[in-house]
Amino acid sequence: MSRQPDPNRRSEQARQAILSAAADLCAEVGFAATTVEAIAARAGVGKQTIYRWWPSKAAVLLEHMQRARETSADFPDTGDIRADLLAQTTAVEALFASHSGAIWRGLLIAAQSDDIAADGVRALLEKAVTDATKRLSTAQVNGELRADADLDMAVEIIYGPLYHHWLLRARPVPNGYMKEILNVVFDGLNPRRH
Amino acid sequence: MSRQPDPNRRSEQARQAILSAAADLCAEVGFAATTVEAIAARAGVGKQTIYRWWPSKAAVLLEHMQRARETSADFPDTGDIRADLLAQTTAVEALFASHSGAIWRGLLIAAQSDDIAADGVRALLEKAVTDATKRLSTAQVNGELRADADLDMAVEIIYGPLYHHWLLRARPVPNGYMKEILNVVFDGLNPRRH
Amino acid sequence: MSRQPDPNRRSEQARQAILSAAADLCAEVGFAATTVEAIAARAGVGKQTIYRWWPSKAAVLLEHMQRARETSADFPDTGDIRADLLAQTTAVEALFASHSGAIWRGLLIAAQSDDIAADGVRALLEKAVTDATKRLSTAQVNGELRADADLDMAVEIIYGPLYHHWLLRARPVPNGYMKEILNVVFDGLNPRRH
Amino acid sequence: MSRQPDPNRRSEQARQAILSAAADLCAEVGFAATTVEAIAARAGVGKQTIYRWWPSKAAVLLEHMQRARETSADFPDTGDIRADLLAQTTAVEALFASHSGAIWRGLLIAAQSDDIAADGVRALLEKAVTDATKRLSTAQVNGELRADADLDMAVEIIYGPLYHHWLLRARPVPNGYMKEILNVVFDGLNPRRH
DNA sequence: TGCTAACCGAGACGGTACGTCGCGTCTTGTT
DNA sequence: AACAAGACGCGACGTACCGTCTCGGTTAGCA
Repeated sequence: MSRQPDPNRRSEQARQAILSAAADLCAEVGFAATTVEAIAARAGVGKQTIYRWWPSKAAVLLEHMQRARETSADFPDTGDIRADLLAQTTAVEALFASHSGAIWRGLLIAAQSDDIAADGVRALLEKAVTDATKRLSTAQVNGELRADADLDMAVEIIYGPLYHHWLLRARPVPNGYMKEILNVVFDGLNPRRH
Repeated sequence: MSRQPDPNRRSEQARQAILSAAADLCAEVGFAATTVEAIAARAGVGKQTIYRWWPSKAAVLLEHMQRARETSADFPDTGDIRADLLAQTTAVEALFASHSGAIWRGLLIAAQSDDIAADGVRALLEKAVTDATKRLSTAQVNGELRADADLDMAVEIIYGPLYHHWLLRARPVPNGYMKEILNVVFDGLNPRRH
Repeated sequence: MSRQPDPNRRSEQARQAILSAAADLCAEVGFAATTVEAIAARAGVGKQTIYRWWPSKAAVLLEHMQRARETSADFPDTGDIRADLLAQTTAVEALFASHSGAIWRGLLIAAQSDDIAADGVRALLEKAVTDATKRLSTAQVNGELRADADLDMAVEIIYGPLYHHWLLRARPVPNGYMKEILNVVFDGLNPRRH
Repeated sequence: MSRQPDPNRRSEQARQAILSAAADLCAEVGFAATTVEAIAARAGVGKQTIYRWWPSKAAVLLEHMQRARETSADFPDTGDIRADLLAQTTAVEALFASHSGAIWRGLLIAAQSDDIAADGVRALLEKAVTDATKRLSTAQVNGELRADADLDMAVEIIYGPLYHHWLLRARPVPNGYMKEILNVVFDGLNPRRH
């Protein structure tokens, strides 16, 4: 039976140093080379201090990601769903291109083999999906979307291409990418009727 | 100066044993636990025989994937683009659910930190994108698609959601998923005009 | 720049287990089969723990030998040089026949290709030579030896035959061997004058 | 059941190349680094050609040593045993300092763990001992040696110091070393009576 | 003179051990 | 008691040689 550490005695300094070191390393040398040993060395911290508070390196990066997420704004609601989606996805694009992008990429990888990472990633992802779904729901009520649209699926149609491009094809997202995607998503690929 | 071995003297038996062992292990214990050591043991082969012909375990699995790909049929062309896309994406769904799905998942992960894997994955992915783009191009010429549609982007709109669902949200793809996605992709999310 | 570990944090338990395992293995399966891997397995220790403190298996066995040497008594000095030499060489005979003999044999081998082993073996050998030389020097002063005898050479005449017999000819040392050798060494091979 | 190769079809060229390569390597990089692969590469020969005719690298070097031995002169017999021993041991000193010395050193090592090498070394060693014993026997009959001297032991007293110095203490044998040794061996360490 | 069996070079093969890296745990003072 | 430091048992890494095996290509002897 493992001992639970006392959060009150926790060193905030060490916590910050670890989170920063992990994030910096992930951005500089990539997720695979961001080992617990390297984080500890860079943070000037004992390995035990990491393992005491986080179950794995993915958990550290996850906390970093969650904090970044918390500070980010809510899903915008100007009344214009396409404008709001464009604003939101543009923010996501910016995140992908930033240091946090490297971390998020690492977490998505870790989630494939690490259950804890998978849970955290799922939570973040579901939160994002839920936020988007809510906004889409409002739009649907307002008649901006087809009434029979499956909104969870709609979210995947909107964000799927972006992930496909950035994560799988490993390409920088070009300017106007999401604008174009949203055009298709809303207007469809069918030839316009006139 | 490193020597590369003579492919003529290569043992086809060992090759097959290695590819099979790697694929089986990946399906049974996952990509992370599919170590070169385990592959060698399972294939009844020396580790050196693996390293002689492949630079990493990802390269082994990549070859397995490439072979699977080669044997798969071309993109269908019945003249009905939506039916063809549905057939093709259904085949992809089946692949994702099969043993090859576990391997492909592992390769997509490996590609994030292993340049060789990244090159191989890119090649497979670009091949798939090109095939789809060609079929879409025919459809576009035939007036089945908007003339101004960016086809590379269209491919991402079609496959992106599937990957988002299967890989990132780690959910089994439900029946009719791609049918629904294709409905949106072609008809758009906008309310229908009567 | 390589880091050397902190001896204060060293596990005495692991140290003893390694030294014992190495000695036992050397006695049981011989020096060649006494691999670092086998020592680690037998000692219930990680290979790294061996490599952390010793540069090679020879160094481990060397330490074992040095410890055995430290606990052994000094060169005897009863005033009778021939009796003292007989006592000392008899002790060496016993060592050769014991487990330590197998280890010492292995070290003499290793010293031929491993510089670290060579240094250690040299040190042990020179210590033994020096001890013997000192005792012989006393005897020389007391008139028990020719005044012009080269004592370092005398030591080799005394111990050389023993090593020749045991190590090179690989024969068990028969009873009374050294007594006979000492007879010749002191009285010479020349016919006795009456 | 293993096939015996036909000695008539043996390539003398390969034989010589292997023997030379092995000897050169042993002299240049030492016995430990003289691997079968290195010998084969240097001799421009397949590994199988070595294994077909010799059971191990030690056997190759043994053959080299045996050939060197055959060409060497017999034990000299001028009627003066001390002069003859000095001549013979001087020749041995020269051998130790030559390339053959490195090989012989390697064989003495190999003999400790390789039964085939041990047999070969034993044979060479016993041959040398027998030769020396015979010469000593003649001297004993002639009254040059004490009648009760054990001649096998006498051989070890003569050669033991030389091996101790060269092999174990790994020191070059200084000029006049054996002359001095022989003085002690014949005259003894006892103070001279006057 | 053409056949065929054996040796040849080359080097791939199944293995064993190497020495290193990072894991996650445990231990030792310090603060 | 949490901390930094880092030693520990462990498992996999990628490499070096081992001794065996399989390939063509020469190279004898026998037909």
